[in-house]
Amino acid sequence: MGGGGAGPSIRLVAERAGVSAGTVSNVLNGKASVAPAISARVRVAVEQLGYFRDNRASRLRSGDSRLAGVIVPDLTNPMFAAFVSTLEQLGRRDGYDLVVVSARNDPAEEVERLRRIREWRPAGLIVIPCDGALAERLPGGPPMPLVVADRIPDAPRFDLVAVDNAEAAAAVVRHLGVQGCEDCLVVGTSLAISNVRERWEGARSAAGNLRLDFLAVGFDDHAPPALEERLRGAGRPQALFCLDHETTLAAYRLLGEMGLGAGADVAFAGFDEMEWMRLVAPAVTTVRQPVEAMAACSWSMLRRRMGGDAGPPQARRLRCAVTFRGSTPRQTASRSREADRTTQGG
Amino acid sequence: MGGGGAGPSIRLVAERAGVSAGTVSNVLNGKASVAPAISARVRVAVEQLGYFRDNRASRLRSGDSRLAGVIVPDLTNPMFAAFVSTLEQLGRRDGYDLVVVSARNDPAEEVERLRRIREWRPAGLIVIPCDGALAERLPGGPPMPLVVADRIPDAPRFDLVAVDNAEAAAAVVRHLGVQGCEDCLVVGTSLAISNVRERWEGARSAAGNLRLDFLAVGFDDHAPPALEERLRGAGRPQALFCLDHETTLAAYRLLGEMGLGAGADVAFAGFDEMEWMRLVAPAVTTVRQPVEAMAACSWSMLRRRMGGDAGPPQARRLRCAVTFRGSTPRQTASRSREADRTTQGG
DNA sequence: ATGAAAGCGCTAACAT
DNA sequence: ATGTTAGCGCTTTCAT
Repeated sequence: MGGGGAGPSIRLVAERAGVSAGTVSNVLNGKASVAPAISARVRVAVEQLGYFRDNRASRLRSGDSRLAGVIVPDLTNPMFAAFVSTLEQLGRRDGYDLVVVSARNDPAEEVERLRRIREWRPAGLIVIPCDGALAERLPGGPPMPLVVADRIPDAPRFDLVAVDNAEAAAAVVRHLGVQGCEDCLVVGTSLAISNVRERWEGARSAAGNLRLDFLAVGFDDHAPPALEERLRGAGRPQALFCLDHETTLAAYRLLGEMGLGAGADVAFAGFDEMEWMRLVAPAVTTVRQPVEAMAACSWSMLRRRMGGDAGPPQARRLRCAVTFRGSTPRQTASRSREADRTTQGG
Repeated sequence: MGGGGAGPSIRLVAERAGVSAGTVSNVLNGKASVAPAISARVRVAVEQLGYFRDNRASRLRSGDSRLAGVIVPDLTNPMFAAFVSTLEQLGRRDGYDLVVVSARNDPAEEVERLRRIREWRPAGLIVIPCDGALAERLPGGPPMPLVVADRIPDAPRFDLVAVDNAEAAAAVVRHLGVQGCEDCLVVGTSLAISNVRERWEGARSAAGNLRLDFLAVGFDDHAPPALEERLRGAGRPQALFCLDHETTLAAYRLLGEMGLGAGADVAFAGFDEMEWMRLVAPAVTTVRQPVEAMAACSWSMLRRRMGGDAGPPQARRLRCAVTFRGSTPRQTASRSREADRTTQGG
């Protein structure tokens, strides 16, 4: 099973087939034409010896990297897992090996990972950064094709693929207004993350008569006391709008622990659609991000860069889908069970 | 940003520092003692030129792989994502780079991935196989350290880490019996997967007076008509027990679509604890697999093998935790809200 | 303690 | 169409 460090070398194959190493290489890579008889002999030798190429030598010598690095903040976030999974498929289709790593939400680890990946000499990089300070984390050296996805770095000098955060958040807030909400508490992990920032700004821009307030709750998967306090007693807002995956989950759990019904006692909406949001009753109003499309877009941008395109940085914004469900019911009168209504964010 | 395929070579650094390449290597790897003055000169040159090592050349020459491969059936399965994430942390701690790939539940792709990974000459492999036929998929060649996790291959000649599937399933079934259930439909994706097989056998062994029936539903995330039919009308079983993540999700969704209440109309239990199972009401009785422990155990076994241990294959079974919740209520009289009760499976 | 030289496995350039 | 030679960037051995 596999080559335990050793494995036969191409020279051994050549010897066995009675040809030169160069010819074996030509047979295996189809680079130059080889006589059918020789080709067959080589293949037999390869088979008999269980030969397989050593990519370290091959790529070193040829200078052709055919390797791309992918770094995400957290592999256990289903959104990022789907992103990676899609990229993997695309990379493979185009003959690229992918090195996938997670920074585990830790900027220090992000730096470390970036340094280590680089030592494999990837032809390009796709990064979902931990936060906006990516530029300071990139190791020095000659520039390399790089696409930043999902989160926007402070320095605007990278190719970028993201979603229309502001528009999607605005759509949710408008909906809350239409449903008769008067005030809404908006929560997110941290405004240091561009997504959260843009969503909060989008929400504010669409507030109208709706009173909005923001609370940062951090990355702990347990909601902080501050949030619990805001939801307790008479001052409780009519609506709760969560701006990211972690927050949505933590806040929903908190509601349950406090005995508050999403929809019944507080209107509830969140970002990042997940399976459970359709399983609970009432189902949860959410913004679905087009993760697969983000991955596809990132990959095609990176491919172009790896192909040598040196134009100015490009930015693409993809559209989210907002699905209104029972957790954001009309505040005044009839709380009739309506079918889901989906709209384009923006 | 990183080294765009090029990057300065160690010889350039040597030249700049006025020393030989070997000395630069010694400074960077701390292998031999170098005079402080020289060492400092080298570091300055490294800094100025933005030099970083080329792992392809380094590992090729030294013969030290320090690379481990990880292949899982599906990265979007949260269990496997957690597995990989833990491994990544452990690998890094021990100075290993990890190549992580997904087979996307496709045996053909599994073969492909195994072949490609091997060309990077990893020192070892951790595999969660698509199915039992792993032995046939491993590329030929000299044997390499290999740990199989979670799913048991038909051929029993590998190091193995798995959970106590039978005991955990038996605990659930016993609980259903105690709760007064008379018949239970057991569903799983496929008996071709060892976990499902072992769980089904564990369930049967603990059935007692409980009538059990098995239905395979495949990998589609939508439940098949056969299941819907079994749940419709008078012949509906009192309990539904799902043997894996995919099935649990699909079946729960189906119940909702059919207007059946888990717990109220059918007792419901599943495998693979997920966040939503505590968010729905009533909460879902589930078996929690110790994923992080599986990853840790896999890594330590692989490390030992990579360290040269050539003993006979070892098998480790880790214990699951079964949590009884409201979805499996007493069938006869009082359906009182009890607090969660957790037990050790086995 | 340092330099010089060899060579890991492979592919590319050139020669035949 | 095939063999020969050189060298990718690095580490290691052997001199010194």
